[in-house]
Amino acid sequence: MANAKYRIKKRKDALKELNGLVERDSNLLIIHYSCESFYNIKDGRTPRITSIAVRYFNTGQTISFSIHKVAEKQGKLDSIEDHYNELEKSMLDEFFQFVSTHINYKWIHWNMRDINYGFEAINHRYSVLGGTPSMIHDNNKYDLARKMVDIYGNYIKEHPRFEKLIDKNNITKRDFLGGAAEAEAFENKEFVKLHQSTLRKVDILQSVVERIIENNLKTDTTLREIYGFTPQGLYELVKENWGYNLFIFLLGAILSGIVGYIITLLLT
DNA sequence: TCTCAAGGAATCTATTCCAG
DNA sequence: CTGGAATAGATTCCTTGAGA
Repeated sequence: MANAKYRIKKRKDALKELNGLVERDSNLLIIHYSCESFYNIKDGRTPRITSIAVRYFNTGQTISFSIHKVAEKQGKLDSIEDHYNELEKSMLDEFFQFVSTHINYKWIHWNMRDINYGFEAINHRYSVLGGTPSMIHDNNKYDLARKMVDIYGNYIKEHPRFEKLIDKNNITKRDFLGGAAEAEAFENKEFVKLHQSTLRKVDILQSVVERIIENNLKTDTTLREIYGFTPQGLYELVKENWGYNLFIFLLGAILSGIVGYIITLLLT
């Protein structure tokens, strides 16, 4: 375990960064997406993107892109599986059109970090289908799952963490599907379910962010694990949780009490 | 001044983790 | 179920200090 000082610094940095994002929330987006299962693809191609949801942090308005929505527009709802490639391509066309007009926004995401699952995967998929992806600069991406480790350490002991975190915080799970269930929904062509699950997740991500900012997110890490049992840790603990002013006030009250007591002793 | 022990630091390896 | 990255655990290495 790295030393306490370093951990406190990481926590502070991550919180500061997140606060900064939320302060400029007119420029802030939350993104999540669903795709086919990562394994179990027979012909070696990368998993299809099935739906993407993007939520404006300040207004809560959510834009979404999904295969079945595109199919509906093009009148192909009953023959989706015959047109996967072109439908997926049209959906990504719409998505990247959106990206190019929001290239300077900040994007909060959950573990979308590599070619397996993440921005890289979406870009790759679009290239495969013949598109040219607009790249979001890495500086504009904020991986909430990773930053939460900086802030809380091992914030949930049980797995899957995302789902357990939701349970622990009593955030509503209507329409929510676990990862395996989402992949299964795609197999069964339950695109609407899939889409709603993605929408719900983006919703949940916003709640989580807000709770972190308000310092009332419930996690499995104890105060001691977060701050460590060191003078600086205790100082941060008091400062963040009960307010520095209250601490100083109480300290003053105790000291004046002691002084008063000594004076009465001397006078009697 | 040399040797050896102890402990902190650095490096190497094993395990966990995460999205659908 | 994947795959790589990050973390935790294990091991080695190096420095420092004390004693002969």
